[in-house]
Amino acid sequence: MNDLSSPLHSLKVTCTNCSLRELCLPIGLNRDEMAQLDAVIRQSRRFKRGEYLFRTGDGFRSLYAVRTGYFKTCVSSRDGREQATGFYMSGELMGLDGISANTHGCDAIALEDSDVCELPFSRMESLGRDIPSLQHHFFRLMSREIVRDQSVMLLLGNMKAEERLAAFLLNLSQRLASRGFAANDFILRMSREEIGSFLGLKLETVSRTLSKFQQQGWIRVDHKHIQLLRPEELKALVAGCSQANSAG
Amino acid sequence: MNDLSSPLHSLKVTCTNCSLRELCLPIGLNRDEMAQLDAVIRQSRRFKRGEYLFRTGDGFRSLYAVRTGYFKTCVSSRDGREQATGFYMSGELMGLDGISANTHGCDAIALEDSDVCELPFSRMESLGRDIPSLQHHFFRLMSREIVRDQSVMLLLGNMKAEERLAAFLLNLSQRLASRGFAANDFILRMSREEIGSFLGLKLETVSRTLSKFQQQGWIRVDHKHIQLLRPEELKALVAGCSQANSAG
DNA sequence: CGAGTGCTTGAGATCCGTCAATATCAGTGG
DNA sequence: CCACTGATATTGACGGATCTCAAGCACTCG
Repeated sequence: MNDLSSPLHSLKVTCTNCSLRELCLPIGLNRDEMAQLDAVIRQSRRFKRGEYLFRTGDGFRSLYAVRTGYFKTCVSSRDGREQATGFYMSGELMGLDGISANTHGCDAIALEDSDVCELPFSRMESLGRDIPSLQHHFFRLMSREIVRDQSVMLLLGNMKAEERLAAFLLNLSQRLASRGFAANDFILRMSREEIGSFLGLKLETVSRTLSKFQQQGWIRVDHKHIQLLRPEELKALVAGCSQANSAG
Repeated sequence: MNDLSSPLHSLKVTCTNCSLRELCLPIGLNRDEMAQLDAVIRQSRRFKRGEYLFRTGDGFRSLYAVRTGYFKTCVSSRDGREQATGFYMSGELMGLDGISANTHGCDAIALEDSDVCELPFSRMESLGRDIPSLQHHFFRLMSREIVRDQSVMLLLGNMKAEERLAAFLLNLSQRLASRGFAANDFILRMSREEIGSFLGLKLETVSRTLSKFQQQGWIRVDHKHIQLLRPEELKALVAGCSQANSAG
């Protein structure tokens, strides 16, 4: 632990000192266990906006936790149709779909300049055997992804355009709030087209629906800058629908 | 192992002698490991058609593997809308969504008289620590569920009614075939309404689309009895769309 | 045999997608 | 700094896929 000799000491980001400790993998680990985790995790890799973290078909080696920035994941059909399957912000884990076939099942793309921690999966697996609470947390994270996916299915299968968009905005709001950002005033990191791809709508419908919300005085839209003026109205729209999470 | 003394001996179904060995949890375990697994798994519980295996909000204790019969899982919103999230047949695992919050996140309902093996999760978790290949297989199963969910999102977000139904029929066909049943001649276990709930369509649309397929000579529909006459035409419909699995 | 449930089919309504025109923004290079 | 270009967003008009409502049919089960 006392690697003060290294000049890089103060630059090295570890789970132990990461501000995402409470949102990310190390929940519930003690000092010693966290040190073991630190030893396994590869330090941040930077990605520029638009760069691929991994692509469908790439060999699966690692999971990736967002440290800063934003990513999207999407699956696409051969004829070019794309379905965004999630948006990921700090502390959220990507790549869980790759375990099953040892191959990534979707693309992961940086929505802005971002960096991630790489978690080599086989080492995480064996570490899980030594640290039961880590293993359990891992299962919980995978299960949470499944729960999230179920609520996206409810959204795509049952909800109308307005309900989908309201659910989407509220979900972003809640996740930003839990990271200490303003809940009702934020910048969208994705285009209208990407929102539409996630919500099963065309970009024109997304745009129109945002305008409609604005006309009703529920939100303020200034390009990617969104303010929720009457979040309770949005909540009323999705009331009854178990809210759909974008990620985490 | 030699409990021949027990009169129940010949009735007791274990993983070791289960015909689903190759589809279910024990893939890749040796004799000894399988015996340990057998010791943890609770024997079949029977469910009548329409009975709940678990409900949203029930405390999470166990996962359940279908032994015989069929189940569906569904999430529902407070205002009554229901989204079927999957159909499960023999060897497939239900309840993975419950791990994250220690509470089941959906309902699981028998589509006909069925029985399941109960896998107490905390014992599975510790067994996984002793048997790395079991732990790994568990991760793979959870990941497979995530991959499946992603393809359902693609289906719900991007595909038209005909494509959805074609993908659904082909998926059923393939899963039945891998269980040794006829691929092109089978009985639907679910109602039109349940199919619609899964595919994000109304039952009338499901019915109309089946009729259309029949008129084109691609399938034969006799109530719940379905024959695929020209599966290649159905495949052409979903060509380009990575096929969406119902479960497994 | 009768009631009830599930299924099929039709007609009209609605929501959203498509196409198109215009506006605005971000990045580049003069 | 400004003009230019391509990407992104807004808005309108129209059309089409699916939903809604409704009627009738066909099984199932007591």
